[in-house]
Amino acid sequence: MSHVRSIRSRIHDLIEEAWAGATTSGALPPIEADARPAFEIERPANPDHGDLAANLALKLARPMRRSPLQIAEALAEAMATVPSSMALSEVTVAPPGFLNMRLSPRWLEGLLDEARAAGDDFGRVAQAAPRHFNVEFVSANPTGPLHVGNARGAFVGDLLCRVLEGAGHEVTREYYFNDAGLQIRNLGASVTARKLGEAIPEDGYHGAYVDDLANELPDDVWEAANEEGADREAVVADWAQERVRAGIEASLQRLGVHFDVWKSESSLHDEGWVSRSVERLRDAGHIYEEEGATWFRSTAFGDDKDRVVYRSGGQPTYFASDIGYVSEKFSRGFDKLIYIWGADHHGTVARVRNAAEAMGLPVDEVEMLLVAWVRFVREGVEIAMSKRTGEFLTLDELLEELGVDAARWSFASRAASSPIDVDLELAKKQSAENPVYYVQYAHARISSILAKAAGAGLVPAADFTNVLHGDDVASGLARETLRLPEVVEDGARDEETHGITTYAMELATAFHAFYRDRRVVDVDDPQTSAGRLALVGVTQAALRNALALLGISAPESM
RNA sequence: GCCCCCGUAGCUCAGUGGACAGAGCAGCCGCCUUCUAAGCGGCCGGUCGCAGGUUCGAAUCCUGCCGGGGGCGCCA
Repeated sequence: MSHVRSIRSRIHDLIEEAWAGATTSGALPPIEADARPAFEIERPANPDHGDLAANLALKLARPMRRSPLQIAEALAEAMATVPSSMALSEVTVAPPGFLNMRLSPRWLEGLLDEARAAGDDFGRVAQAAPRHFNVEFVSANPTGPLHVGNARGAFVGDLLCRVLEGAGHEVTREYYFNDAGLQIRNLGASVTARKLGEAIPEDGYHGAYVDDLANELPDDVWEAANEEGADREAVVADWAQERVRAGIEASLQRLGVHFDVWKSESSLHDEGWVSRSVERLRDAGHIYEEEGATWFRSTAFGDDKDRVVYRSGGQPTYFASDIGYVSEKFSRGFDKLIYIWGADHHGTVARVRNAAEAMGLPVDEVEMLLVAWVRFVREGVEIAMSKRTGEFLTLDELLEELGVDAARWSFASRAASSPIDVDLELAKKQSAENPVYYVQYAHARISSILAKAAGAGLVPAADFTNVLHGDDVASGLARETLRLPEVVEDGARDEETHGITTYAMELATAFHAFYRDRRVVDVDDPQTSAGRLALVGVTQAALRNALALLGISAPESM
């Protein structure tokens, strides 16, 4: 696999080198290692400030007790002397102490060569220390089909996994489902009642899918359920639960989301993870008995109150399973666990992390990412989301209305922590105007150009020498195209994906501008055509790879 | 009452320590005999919830307040 390092990290190295050089030569005073500030390299909004700007001099002003402008001058001078300085065509100092840089077209041409050679791997980032992540998401109980409320977690989780993989990490996608609790039993009771033509119990499930399950219940299961001594509702529940789970898996498949591991709560009990983990807590002195129940002293780790692990009847709580689960996950060798939960679970974050800490597990590697609520509204009226009343919009229905690409885009382009409102009538109307098509269109347009060129016997240049030389428009497109690795780095660092949608939009805009200003296919000028064909080829790969990170298709024609 | 999240343009959302605050949609005005007009150009639009503070620099960090949502079970 061949990666292309981000421009930002290369320039960062260049400036570090210049800093070291300026220190050695005495142009800048040495500072203590622990006073060394971190500094940023950014893309200035104002083009007059160059292609890149660094704020190192501003950061050094305090520890060096010198004016930032002086420091910036010294750094700029030192930058001219380091071997990699050929990357920059210009370095200027701007108040209050920014280093503004322009990238040399020649250097960018070399990067384009690398990017083309990387192909589908362009945009993937080499990871010095790759980690193995366990990302657990959706994890809805198999008591009914997935509804739109589950959609955001499914997309956010999958998108996060794709970005982590793009940044060089290994990821296991995991779905945890409760097959041991009261809710499953209620599902069994509901289906049984329907099968018998009786009224569904008050706390049962009422959706139309319950009728479907009753109708589909195989005769042999029903017979087994009715055998002497059999727990009829439990037998029906076992069958129904698996049936619903398989339906959930199929729905997720339609979203382009697949899971590596389906983990059941009962397996944690069967394999002894729950009891062993509670014993581990007890050995560490964090378990006590009171009022007949068994408690975890969560308050010792800053929680509001202690938490029950075994009820006074002896049954384990859901929290007990969480404790067993976190140990079980680490036993599989993951470096980091990410739980993607709905915002309504924030109250359980502390207790699970506290239990991990109490068991001596690396609590800093246990992260809960809370996904904000989505309110679905139709014509101004909120759609109730209750599995119990059976009034909900399913995930499949949402996809029917929106389409996978548009749905993925709409969730990818917003921070997971932001609560959002989706008016379905509006969403349907806007799906035709969705920015996702703008990006796909740029990709398809390039396909069309490449096909046209091939038909005219034009071939892309073998290398990028002089392709950008003297052409600001081409250089602009190249800079934008070569920004992808940076965007992936940011996404993995922030565990967010909306940077990628923003980038995809900006790259599409840059391409459309190039299309307007530069003719690619020109049989009268095969040399120029060859260069531009090579350039838009890399741009197309960047678009395709960015869309792939989002799980969105890159059509050849529209 | 305590805890968490959110408050940026008419709408939906980016920007979370850097240089005059951005995009999409909506609205208005232009551009197809030329590689896909699902495109391009232009205009309109914001006391970044409010008030203090920290900083060379604050939409961004801190404190308080206002508004919206969520959570505080021997449910899951």
